[in-house]
Amino acid sequence: MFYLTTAIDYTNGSPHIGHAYEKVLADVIARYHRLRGDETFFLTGVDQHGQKVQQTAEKEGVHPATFVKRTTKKFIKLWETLGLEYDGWAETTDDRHKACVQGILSRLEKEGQLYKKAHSGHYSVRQEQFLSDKDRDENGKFGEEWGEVVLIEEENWYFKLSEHTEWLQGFLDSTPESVLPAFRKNELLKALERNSGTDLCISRPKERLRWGIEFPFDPDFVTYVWFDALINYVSFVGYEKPEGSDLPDFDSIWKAGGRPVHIIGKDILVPAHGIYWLCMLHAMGFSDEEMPSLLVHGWWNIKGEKMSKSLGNIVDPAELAEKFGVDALRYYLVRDIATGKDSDFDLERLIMLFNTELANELGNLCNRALNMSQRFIGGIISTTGELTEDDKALQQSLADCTATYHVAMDHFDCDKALEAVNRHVTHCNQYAERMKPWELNKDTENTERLQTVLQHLCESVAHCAVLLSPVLPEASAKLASQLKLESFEKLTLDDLKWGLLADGHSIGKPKPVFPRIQIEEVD
RNA sequence: CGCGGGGUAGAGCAGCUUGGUAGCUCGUCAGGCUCAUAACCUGAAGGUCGUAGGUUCAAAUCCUACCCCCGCAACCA
Repeated sequence: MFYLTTAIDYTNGSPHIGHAYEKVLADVIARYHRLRGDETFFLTGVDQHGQKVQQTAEKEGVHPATFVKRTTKKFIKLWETLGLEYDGWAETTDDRHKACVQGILSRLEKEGQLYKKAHSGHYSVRQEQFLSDKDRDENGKFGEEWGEVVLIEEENWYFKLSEHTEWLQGFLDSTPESVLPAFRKNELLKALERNSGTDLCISRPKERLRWGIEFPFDPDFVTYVWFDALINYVSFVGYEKPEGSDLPDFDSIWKAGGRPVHIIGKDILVPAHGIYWLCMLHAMGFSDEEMPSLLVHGWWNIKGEKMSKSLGNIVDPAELAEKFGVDALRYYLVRDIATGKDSDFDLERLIMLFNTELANELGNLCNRALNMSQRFIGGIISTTGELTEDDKALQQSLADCTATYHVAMDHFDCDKALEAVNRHVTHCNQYAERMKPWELNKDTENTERLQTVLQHLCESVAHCAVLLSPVLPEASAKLASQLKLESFEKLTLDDLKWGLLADGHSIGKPKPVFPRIQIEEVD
């Protein structure tokens, strides 16, 4: 079982392009694994507890529960729009999750992993948080932005994080795939060196924060939001579930097969996932082999104001999807960023990449191939002709493309995988240009040659449709449907051998799958 | 001397691990084709690879120093 999760989004506001990116990336990877024939479980969801939610809800004069229900809906609706296909949905206010968190707390407490301690420090009443020395200004004072600052002492529960950091260091050092890309692991290791020896405060007194999961053995406290949220990765796949629970079987999802993959943003690697979560799992008794792999993605930076004049400066993914189509958005989000790195979000590039790579090159290839097949050879595929060097070169190009795609996707490099597909599409267009089927059609002596050329083009499109299906599920299905590739839904990567369209196969009529995006000229 | 990322044609990026004619996309210019979504194909112009040193027969790629831009620095999700 391939188990894939995303960070769960904090329901404090509306989803933006960064949320959409992470989920689309995850969906693409999940669909790729299904295409590989792997049994796949894809979990995503929302993080609903914590101080920020409580504060925002109070500001709006509603109960936190009402507030998070409202924001959660926005996320669910967006995922539906973007065509996400997830197998599990995590909401941290779910009773099944709460029970799991409480069960883990109780067990860790029994095993001596937790302790209670008083802490005194400077506390900002307005910001509702403790301040440290780095919050002081150059005069050593706490600035205006903190409002009234008082010295208070309070008791809290702590998790013995420091007892696990040595193990963590060793695990990271010896496991290349523990954190990807490699430079992120480097960053994590440096952070670990600096900060070992500190334990993690995992409770909040109820006078300060009510919106959280109550401590099972100390009802004056609720659980710190990170300790609560991180557990979603195990709670929603049935970790220590009670009898009769409708959650899935934990062992078959987490432990059978390779490491689970957690997709997260670079902002929550240190310390939350890279330190807290891995140490929590270790404390819970997970072995090194059972540790997840953290895939850390970068951020989309939003371009400056110039864009807003001509194109409206839209960063709401729902609006983008409506305006330019889900295909264009999904394609752009995994095509124009190297996984792990940052990129600039640029609408002109979104439009350009859709128009050139999908509409002009692939869409047009499909259209011209099907159209000629219909008009010149009655839409019937024939595979019996003799092969020339050009035909063999095209078949080789496709084989190379598939191999490159495979390796790239296994390394989560969607951009490189798509580039590989594009290279083959270009090869096909060049091939068409050199073989000139429209010339061959002028003389019936050339019929067999014509059939072979068109077969090579149609066959190529069929393969491309399958390869692109993780990124563009709907468009790929349309391509397959025009080719009358009935087995499309069931195909796996291993089935991608020459001959998807058998001799005598009858293809359908062409209809543009990627209509060009017209750029509106706005003053 | 906190940590990390980056500085490569007009724009956006790849290449750097494993040194060896500097590559891709868009844009520009000039041709070709007509099956196709004003799509496709061919060719051309355009780069002191941040700066300065060093290693080497050879450096965008390795080493050293420096300059500039961006993010992060734990109880805040």
